[in-house]
Amino acid sequence: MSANSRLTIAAHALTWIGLYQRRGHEVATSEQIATSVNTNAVVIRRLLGELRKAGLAESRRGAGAGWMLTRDLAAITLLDVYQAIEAGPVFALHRATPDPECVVGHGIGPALTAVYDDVEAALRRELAKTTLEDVLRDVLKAA
Amino acid sequence: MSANSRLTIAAHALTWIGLYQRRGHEVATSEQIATSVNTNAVVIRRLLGELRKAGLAESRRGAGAGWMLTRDLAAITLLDVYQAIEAGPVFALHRATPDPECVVGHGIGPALTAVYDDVEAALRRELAKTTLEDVLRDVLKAA
DNA sequence: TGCGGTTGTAACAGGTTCTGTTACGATCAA
DNA sequence: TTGATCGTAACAGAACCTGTTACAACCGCA
Repeated sequence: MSANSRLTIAAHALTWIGLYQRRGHEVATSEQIATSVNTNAVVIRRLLGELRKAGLAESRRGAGAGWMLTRDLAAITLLDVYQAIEAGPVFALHRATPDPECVVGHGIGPALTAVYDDVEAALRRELAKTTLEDVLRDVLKAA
Repeated sequence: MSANSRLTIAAHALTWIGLYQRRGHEVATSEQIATSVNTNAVVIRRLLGELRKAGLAESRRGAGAGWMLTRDLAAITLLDVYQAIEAGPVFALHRATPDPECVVGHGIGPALTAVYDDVEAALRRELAKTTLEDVLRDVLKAA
């Protein structure tokens, strides 16, 4: 399975904004966040754009512009972030339709779909257990 | 997340072999399996090769060659298959190391790793619940 | 002993996704 | 008006999966 780091970057960015705001700043720029994440600012803006669509962040343009959270870190779970970045399913069915004349080819799709749905549900339940507040607490504890 | 269909194809192949053997045949060829899966026989051989390494299948060469299961469908869980195909982690950390001078950049990796490990564990628990016998039962029920 | 069917594996092309980068218009406080 | 920043398009490169061709290795059987 090809693992991407979108959830990691998104969680990192939101946590960074949260901590920055907690220290008295109003907005965080994509450039600042990109420095912490060690990537390009456009990558951050693209990702935060998706998080904004999901209602987790908002942005200001113009001078003194930047990014803010729409709610406290304690009110954002990793599941919220996961759903915001619209990650595709963990497992996919066949790329090409299997032989419908074959019993197995005909029935395997629905059979596996049921299992995959349960797996996704378990994954979501697990992600929902952790808030960004929890993440930040771990981060500060490690420092 | 980019979803691949390796688990689907592997489960399909093993289930097909299992049913074929249950119907009295000794070995199944990659060509037959590929027809049911609707793909190229080499794709099947490659995947079954990994399953053989994991001890789930074995093959014969020469004339009258083909593939067999090493144990009953009821003794193979989807977790066994998942581990056999050596799927990478569902979530990855940063591609480039985040800024170690930043509190968040420094501590976010370990914090998220702990969560990701729990997620993987939940995924494995879920996959372990289903055997290929269960899958075959569903398949035959749908027919 | 030779034939024919099958596996084992390398090699390559094409598709998809993610990531990084550059570029530039849009926006807005000062 | 200026300057900082967002918003977004466009493109290149990496990584992975899939499909395909090609061919050597293997071995039961005539």
